[in-house]
Amino acid sequence: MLGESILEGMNPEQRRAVETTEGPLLVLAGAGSGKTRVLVHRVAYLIGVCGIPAEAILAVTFTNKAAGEMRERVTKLLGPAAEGVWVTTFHAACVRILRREIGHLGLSRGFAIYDEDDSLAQVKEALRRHGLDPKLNDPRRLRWRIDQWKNAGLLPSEAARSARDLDDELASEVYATYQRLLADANALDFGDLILQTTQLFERFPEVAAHYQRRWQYVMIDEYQDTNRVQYKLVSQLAGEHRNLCVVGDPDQSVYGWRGADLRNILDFERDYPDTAVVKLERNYRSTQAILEGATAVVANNRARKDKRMFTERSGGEKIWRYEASDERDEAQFVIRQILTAAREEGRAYGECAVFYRTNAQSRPFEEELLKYNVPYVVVGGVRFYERAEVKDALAYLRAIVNPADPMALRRIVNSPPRGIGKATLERAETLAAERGLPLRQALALVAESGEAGRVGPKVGAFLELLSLLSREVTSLGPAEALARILERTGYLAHLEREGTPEAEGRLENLRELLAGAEDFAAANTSSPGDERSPVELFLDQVALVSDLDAYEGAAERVSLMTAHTAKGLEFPVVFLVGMEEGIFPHSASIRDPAGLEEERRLCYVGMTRARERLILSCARERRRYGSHSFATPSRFLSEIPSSLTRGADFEPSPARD
DNA sequence: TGTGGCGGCGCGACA
DNA sequence: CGCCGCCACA
Repeated sequence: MLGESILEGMNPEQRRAVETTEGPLLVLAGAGSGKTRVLVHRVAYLIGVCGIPAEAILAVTFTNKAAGEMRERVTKLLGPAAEGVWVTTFHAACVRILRREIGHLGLSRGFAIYDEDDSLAQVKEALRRHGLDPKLNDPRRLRWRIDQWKNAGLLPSEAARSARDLDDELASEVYATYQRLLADANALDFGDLILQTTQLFERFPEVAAHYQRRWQYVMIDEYQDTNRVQYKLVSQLAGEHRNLCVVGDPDQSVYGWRGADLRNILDFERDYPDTAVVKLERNYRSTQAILEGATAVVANNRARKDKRMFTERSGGEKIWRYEASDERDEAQFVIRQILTAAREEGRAYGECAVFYRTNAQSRPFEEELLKYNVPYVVVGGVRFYERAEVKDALAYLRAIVNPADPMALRRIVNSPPRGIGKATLERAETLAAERGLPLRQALALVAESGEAGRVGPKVGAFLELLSLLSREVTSLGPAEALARILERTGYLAHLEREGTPEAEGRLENLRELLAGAEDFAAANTSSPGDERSPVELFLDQVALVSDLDAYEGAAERVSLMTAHTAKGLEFPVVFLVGMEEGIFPHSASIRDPAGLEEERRLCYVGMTRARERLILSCARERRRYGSHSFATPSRFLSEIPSSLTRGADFEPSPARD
């Protein structure tokens, strides 16, 4: 009965993917083939039909948004029976495990999670400790290299052993120092969340055994985007029961730069020789021309598993093409098409999306949309939680929760300005490094010592304010805590005094932060058995949340985002803009064959987001870095058979089906 | 110590 | 072009 309703309306392949519950299973799911549906129904089938307890199931995705959607749909199918199943991201799963188990690795449970900026600052500090000049050794490059090692699952010692040139040797030494600084700060970066979890499982088999026993059924979404260390983690988790289902599409692998490794799919069939393979090749999303055009582009890749996508949505419009004179003309064309579609076809703005290769390309579109008063949303770019004022406010919470972390302290020590400048901070830093003290204690020494002159009392007052806040705030929810902090520190007053439009914008962002904290508290009433405070849970959430997660697709606004961000979404009308050599494919990948193939897959991803109408545009001339340059139409455009395309005119569009 | 001006450089995508 | 970091000056 329940089984019938769970399997209802599924095609034979989808059905097979749902019903094959035991043993390793590889689902090759093309774009728009109903992959999420299969995952959701598979979870429901396991619980509702096979009688597997919800706690024994783990489903992992890459974004919180995807996890949230999946959780919602499972709950809709099963009701309360779905409670206890873990549907989460790699990073959130690891944080939850590490918050319980990190003691084994010598850190404490209140560890901080560093974002890219924090991490970069620690790399700079590591360089300083090595006496290296940051101008000669680009910190960003080093951070990148360390991240690559982490994605590959290599610790500093292993990185040092694998180093084949002087650059890597030096980088591995910086890596070692960087890790020591993080440990001293009781902090982990993004890469560590995964890497340290695999370390935990490797070094403490009894801990690994606990989680292996718990999760009898493991599912991994977007498997083509996993990197080596995630592969290792998955093996560790599913090693005992081997009921491992991975779902992916090699043609949509677009995170090579993040360490994603297509070998994971090949190795999967090698490591689990009894793997069942299911191919989902029927596309339910796009019209024929769109699907054929996208397939024709990706077919130019050499490193590729053969796959034949098909759709029954024959007919529909051809793919539109437009060659603009420059980026302004391109943006005007796009807005004109959106306005026409709204006026003449009754389309909502929310049905339209603009995808570009790089975030910097959003500007002309934003300007035109503003000019014509068309509501829009830019998804991605500078994350909300990375804005300076938001990070400042959160840093107070972090400094209270994790007193060992110098990063939070550095941020807040002089914001709002309280007369503790660079010189004072440097004196404390040096003291901390020399004596092996936490920065906070070094600051206390500075406050006590008379030699510091008049700054001593100021530092003392700051530390006192901090401990006062700790006492006041620990029992409060995140919103009340933040409000109290912004008040007591004079942060709000300082911004209000400025009175500039920029300051007003910052105040607005802080109000948004408070609203977000309230929403969080409302949605996360403390569950019994969770010994972490609401403030701590809130900090985890903001460390792991992305711009996309908060994005509401249904809103009556045009969506602007990169092709990467668009992955997993779909829209009736899609504009893929800036289709020029050097932009898409990007100049950094153009000479490297593997890089070029990844660009092509990204193009495939962008095109297959469209349900009914796909418009590709390029500009003959474009301003970059403030100067003009001529552009050639992207090679990807010429890879679409001309029988599938038409140059865009401005007549009313043909009838739709 | 805080601020404002200037010069240099970057824009590749992300949890 | 726009942002960040550095330096001169109040």
